[in-house]
Amino acid sequence: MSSTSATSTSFAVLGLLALGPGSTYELTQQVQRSLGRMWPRATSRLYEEPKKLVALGWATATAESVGRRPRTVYTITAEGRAALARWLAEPAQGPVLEFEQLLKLVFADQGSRDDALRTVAAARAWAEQANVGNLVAAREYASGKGPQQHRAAPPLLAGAFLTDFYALVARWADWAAEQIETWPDDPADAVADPAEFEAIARRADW
Amino acid sequence: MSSTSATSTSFAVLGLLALGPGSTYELTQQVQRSLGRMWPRATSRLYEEPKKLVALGWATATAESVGRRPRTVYTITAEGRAALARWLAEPAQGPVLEFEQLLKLVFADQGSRDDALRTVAAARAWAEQANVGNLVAAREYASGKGPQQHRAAPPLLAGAFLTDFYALVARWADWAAEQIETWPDDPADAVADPAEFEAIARRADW
DNA sequence: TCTCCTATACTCTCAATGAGAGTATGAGAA
DNA sequence: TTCTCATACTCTCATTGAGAGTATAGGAGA
Repeated sequence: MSSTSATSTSFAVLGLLALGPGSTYELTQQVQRSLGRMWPRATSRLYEEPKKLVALGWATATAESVGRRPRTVYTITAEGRAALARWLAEPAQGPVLEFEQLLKLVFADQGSRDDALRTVAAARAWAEQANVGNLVAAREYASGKGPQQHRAAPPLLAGAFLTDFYALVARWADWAAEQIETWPDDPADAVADPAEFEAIARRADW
Repeated sequence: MSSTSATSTSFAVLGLLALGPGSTYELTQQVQRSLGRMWPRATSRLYEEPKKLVALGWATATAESVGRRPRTVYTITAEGRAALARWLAEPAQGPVLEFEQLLKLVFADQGSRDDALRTVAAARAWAEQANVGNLVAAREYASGKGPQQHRAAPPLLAGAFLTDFYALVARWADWAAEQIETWPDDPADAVADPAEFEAIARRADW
């Protein structure tokens, strides 16, 4: 019962409750499927959050039951909506990227060329998988099945970013594979192509 | 003295040591400036890692001193290089993105249109800042001042990705601002433009 | 009808981590 | 001479992630 103040995760859960009441299990599913793409959190953490919201008076808990199995449904309160609105008005953090495959590529000169090729291939596969998940989310959105309002504008802003992000990873992986193919057997001897360096520098000029 | 097994952070530090010996302070600076863009870690964590590397026999610690102030310089061992090579051969995790500003935009219908505009403006500003840092890193790289080998090919793979990522955030923020400008005063009434939805769907078709 | 298997619906614990306060000296600028 | 910033760490605490563990519901197939 960590009764400390509300975190961004608390507000993420509160935001989901703003779209309609639900059990923690349903909330965890939403986070896994859609919200987790921009705010990934452990399931165990998500189970704690609604309790905090109730303690803050931002949600109410209703005990239901499916047969003999209990189930707690949470509903946002008026104060909860007000708190959510206040949070939306506060400045937010920019993107934080954690990319282990890219980390390995930085040190690729300490390994084999095949290692590097396998790593970019895995990144390409990741992007394809993420894109498939994205299409599923898009269909849910378009059909109104998802948690969002039917064809509401705000989720589309996130969808656009994620779509382009996955495409970026895929295109970058293809380009990186091409580059690595030109390397000598020992990546430690690989020298950067000045033309590529210039091309990248131009893409940073905006 | 957490003597548990080596994490990706351990290997990140080991990778930096592979480029040359250094004190933990220097390592933390490298992580803050360059590696942190794809593998952000707390400074306190970074101070623990070299000790773990020594315990594993992957690095040696040499006590030096600058005047009366002690300073520990770490050097990678042959076993360290072998361990690093083994790690590079293992599969790595795909990108993990944490983007609070995007999270707020998903729930933008619970706030004001100005909130949303301020949030995308902050994202745009973040991208500009990141791009400036990127140019600094690029100059270091080109001049051979950085930790990397002069004009080695591997770091360029990471540079290319990050450059395009920052540009993506900026371009997306500009587009998002345009979209939000067309919303009514209450974002809850904003309906997605079908043409935009189609455009995004096409960008997901690859 | 009975048996799986999967979905629902949680609780609990432990190790890892982040954040930041705290301490101290060196080096160079004002 | 003093100040400020860089160097070089240690320590602690609350948060978090990861995953094991428990139990019922519901539908598919034998």
